[in-house]
Amino acid sequence: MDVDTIRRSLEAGGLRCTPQRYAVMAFLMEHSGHPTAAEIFAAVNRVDPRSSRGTTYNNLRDLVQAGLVREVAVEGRAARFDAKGMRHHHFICDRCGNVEDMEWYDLPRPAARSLGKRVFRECELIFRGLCAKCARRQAFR
Amino acid sequence: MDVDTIRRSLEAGGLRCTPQRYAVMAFLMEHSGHPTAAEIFAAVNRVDPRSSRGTTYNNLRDLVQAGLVREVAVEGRAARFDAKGMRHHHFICDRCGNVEDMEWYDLPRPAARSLGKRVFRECELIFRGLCAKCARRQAFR
DNA sequence: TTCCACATTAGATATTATCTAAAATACATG
DNA sequence: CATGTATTTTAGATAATATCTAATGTGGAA
Repeated sequence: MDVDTIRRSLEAGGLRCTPQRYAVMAFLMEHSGHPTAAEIFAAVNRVDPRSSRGTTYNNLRDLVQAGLVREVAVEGRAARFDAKGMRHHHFICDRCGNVEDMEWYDLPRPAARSLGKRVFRECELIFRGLCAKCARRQAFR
Repeated sequence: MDVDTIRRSLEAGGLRCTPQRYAVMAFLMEHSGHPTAAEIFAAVNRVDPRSSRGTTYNNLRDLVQAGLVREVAVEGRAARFDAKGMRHHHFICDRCGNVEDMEWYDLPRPAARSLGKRVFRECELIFRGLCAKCARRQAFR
């Protein structure tokens, strides 16, 4: 992934380009999995051990606030993160909690009637079931 | 809410009807908000202080596994719980994390092509934005 | 009434995330 | 290039949320 692409993404979000923040963003753009904060911290520090846990959390928070990264909460597990590239939905495995991408479907803006005084921003579709790996294991029991 | 309705719900899920479990289920059926485990524990013990935190978590886990209760993970906050009554979707406030019900829309089963070897169970729609209270506060800044 | 699989308890522990205050640094500006 | 400053990073402490443990109690079938 091009250095300038990443640097420009950060600037577009109004964020300074520090080595630690760059590393988090680069890792997310280069890995389409959905790593947890702990996984990102480990991966980034494996390459260049100059970041701390706190900074990784800070940067993830900043990237989410800037709209560059999506946070996916998973029941009973650590949150997962995802650079916003192509639009997509998520499949969450009931068994292992892994998050996988699903193709994008356009979703209807909710009717004003059902929205009331709320301010709508977006909606997202979450598919649930067993991921391929867990489905295979399940078959042998 | 009728005692027998709740008792039968538990039995339908293959769960014994203990006072603590009954209290959790009754509270969820009688309150359409989306309380956290801590809130449920506090509310249940206010009425009859015979439950422990661990038991509340155990019972919530059991109720979710039995399909009687839904767990809603919220980014950076405690999970919220919801008795499965009428089908509905959820609106999650970006600012305060509150979960509110939204009317039900039927959703398409994903195409076999995009599902691959995964086993589909359900899909859910999550609306995001500002709840009425937070939208009002936002207007004054 | 008895029995036992299942449930509960208090407290310890694990996991995930945030806070703090001092030190370092990105980068706009001169 | 040098400077100033608001932002960022750091390590460690702390907070918030959830699970585990092992001893004790109990719902409900027979």
